[in-house]
Amino acid sequence: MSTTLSTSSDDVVEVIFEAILKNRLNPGVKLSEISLQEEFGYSRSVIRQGFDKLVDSGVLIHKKNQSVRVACPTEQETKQIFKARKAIESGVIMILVEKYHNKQLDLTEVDSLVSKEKQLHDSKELAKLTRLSCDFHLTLAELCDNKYLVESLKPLIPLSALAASVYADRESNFCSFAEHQELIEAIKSNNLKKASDAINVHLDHCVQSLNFGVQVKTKNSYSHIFN
Amino acid sequence: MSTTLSTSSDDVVEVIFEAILKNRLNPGVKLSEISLQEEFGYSRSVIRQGFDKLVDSGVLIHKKNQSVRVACPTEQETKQIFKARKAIESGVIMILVEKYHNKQLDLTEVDSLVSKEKQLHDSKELAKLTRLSCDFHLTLAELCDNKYLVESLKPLIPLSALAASVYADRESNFCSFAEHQELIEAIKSNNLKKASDAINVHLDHCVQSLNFGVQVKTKNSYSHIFN
DNA sequence: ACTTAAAATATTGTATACAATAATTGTTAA
DNA sequence: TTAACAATTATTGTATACAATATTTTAAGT
Repeated sequence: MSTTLSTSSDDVVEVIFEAILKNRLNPGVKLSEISLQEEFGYSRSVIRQGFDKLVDSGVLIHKKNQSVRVACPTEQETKQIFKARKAIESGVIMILVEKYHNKQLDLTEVDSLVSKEKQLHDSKELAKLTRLSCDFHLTLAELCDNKYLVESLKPLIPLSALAASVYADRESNFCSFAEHQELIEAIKSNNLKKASDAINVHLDHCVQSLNFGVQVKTKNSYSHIFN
Repeated sequence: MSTTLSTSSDDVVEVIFEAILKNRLNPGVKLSEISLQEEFGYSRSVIRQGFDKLVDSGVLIHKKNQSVRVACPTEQETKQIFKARKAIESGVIMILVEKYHNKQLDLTEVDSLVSKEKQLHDSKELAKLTRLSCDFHLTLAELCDNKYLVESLKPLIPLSALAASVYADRESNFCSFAEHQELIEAIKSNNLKKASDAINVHLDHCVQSLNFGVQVKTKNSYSHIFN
């Protein structure tokens, strides 16, 4: 929520958050406080504070007396995550349609995001594409000027990325930039119903593109993850 | 999110959460780690962990090198809080309508909550009533069987209670039990549109009942707050 | 009496220490 | 070789110590 001045532990949060979105930290990976102490240069208590925040948002899992692990959403959890996203992001879209209608919304930032997505898609840079499609959804929430809505959505984005890294056969068709473009067009057309349908269909497609039959694989080291 | 086993610091969170819902902890009140150490019997580090979680959810405010304070939502923040709630709770109601239609939803718990609300309203026990109306909204979210949705809504409930304690002239008409009853009836009538309208209207009424012209008052001690 | 500045006190930010628990390794026996 | 158990090591949970910062009190000067 950070009405707080940003503190050292937020660096930890940010770096781990980023590492997940960039697909460097895979689901199930163990993160020990002591090991990361060296990596970051902060003391264990600061690392732990960062961990605690990420545990609270569900991105890391923490069982008593065990090291925290990167979350590994089950099929059921993944479906819950996207159901929650549909609720929140429908609200986001409603607000944006109203704002656009009242000429209070500048969409140039998301427009350029979508065209970057298209570029990366064409040049098959799938890793960067995942990162950008996360940004797309977060940016829409931020355009609402409602920090509570943003904070509600925020943890669900890395969780979605983790789900994708487990269950998506190929990332390319997981979170389609074409549908992002359609969504923006719907907002610009001042058509609430159309925009609302677009976000719901898009998020449904995300889940439908996943293959829940795969075996979950786990890694254990994290030497070259954080840069 | 507590996929975590519950730890000592969760007690701190729970007690402060409760104190806010019971209107014992008022907006702006300062909470020092050392003082609460005695109150709880935990060490400062545990207290702090609890504080950190509450800060993260926006219920406590923390500026660097200063004691945390109970949040005191501004007019703008209050409106944002309820806009976010409309988004999330609309989603909740959608899910519940579907569940009810598929005979997968047991509403006896909320039914009895609402009748308790009616009792307290009739006997003018307004403090307890506030507490129950918070429970009503949280219980609806919990009935969705979606922990992510619950966690999204959770911090917004004490924040709403805080806003009410600042801006509500009388709590009685702030979060009307009659509208709760109508909402449940709408769900039972299998009418999505009606239920969806009911929750949006209800939350709008909450905000409309507030008087943002009041002066904010602050207290400083917390001796008899936590029991 | 009021304002300002300085000293004293209290509180937070972070690091570290130590006990409790988990994970790993090594050893022995079948 | 493998399985079971013991000993060792590593890691977490919590308390505490110390420095840095904020708050309060005291004192002096106008």
